[in-house]
Amino acid sequence: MENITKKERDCLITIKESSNGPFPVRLKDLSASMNIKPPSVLEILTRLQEKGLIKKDRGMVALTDKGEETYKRIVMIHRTLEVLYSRSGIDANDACKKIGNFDFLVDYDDAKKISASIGNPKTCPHGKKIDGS
Amino acid sequence: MENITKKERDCLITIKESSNGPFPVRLKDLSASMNIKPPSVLEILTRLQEKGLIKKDRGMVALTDKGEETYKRIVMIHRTLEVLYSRSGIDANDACKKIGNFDFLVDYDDAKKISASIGNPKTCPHGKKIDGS
DNA sequence: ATATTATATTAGTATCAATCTAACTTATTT
DNA sequence: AAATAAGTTAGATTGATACTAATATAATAT
Repeated sequence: MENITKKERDCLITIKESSNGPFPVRLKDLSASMNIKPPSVLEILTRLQEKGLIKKDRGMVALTDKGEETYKRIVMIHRTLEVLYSRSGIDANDACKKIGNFDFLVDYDDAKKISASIGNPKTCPHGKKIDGS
Repeated sequence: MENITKKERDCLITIKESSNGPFPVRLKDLSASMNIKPPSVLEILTRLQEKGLIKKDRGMVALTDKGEETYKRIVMIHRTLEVLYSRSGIDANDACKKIGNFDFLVDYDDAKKISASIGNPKTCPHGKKIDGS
């Protein structure tokens, strides 16, 4: 697993989260969602592509298998930490924001062990599924 | 609390940990400990100084009060997470290395809440004190 | 106190990440 | 085909991290 940066992480997640449903994600959508200008998005996309995490097809951006896997892992880590935070009395929305600053730096296997030690929670505090694959 | 980078974090910790006892830390010591050349250390030191975390006196480097506070917080966060990792079955030395990659991004108050939720552990897996001030 | 040696600093360069504007190209849609 | 929208290239900037080579400043030994 290659290292990614915070912005690459955000971009990966935005791509995935924007492509629920039949609408393909385009550069300008990412630009709008991420609040950065198209050339800046393109720059991030280029690095993501070099890392084999996304692919482009006539302006449409999608995750590769590897990108999907990376996405899934980040989300699993993120939600597991959300549970941990939440159970410690930290507000779920606060937790979400803060955890996003470092979830991509946390080791997946470590997150799995932490998850196991807190009883393999099935959902995050917002009720979203935690995939324990 | 200002944001710091990983290298600034490492430098801060190296300064503190090298200045146990009567020997002041010098640029060349940091250069040796951190495995980076003196001008590169100086660069990091300059930023730390701009952030008010260190001060220099004829080649001697020391933490300011603010730097001490930042150091203490990072260490508290670090050790609390080490306990968490350790209790999840992760090897203490592995944990230490990995946690160092993101401990400086974790909110101190959140760490305090997490600490409380796991019983305010008094020591890290290596036996070092966790300061709960 | 001077010469030597060690240390610190400056100057200049490089890379990577993140960002922008302006210009240009390629699609899409009238 | 003309107009509009979207994507891309080019060029610049900033911040962080590094380096080498040169210079300046201390510290030490003679």
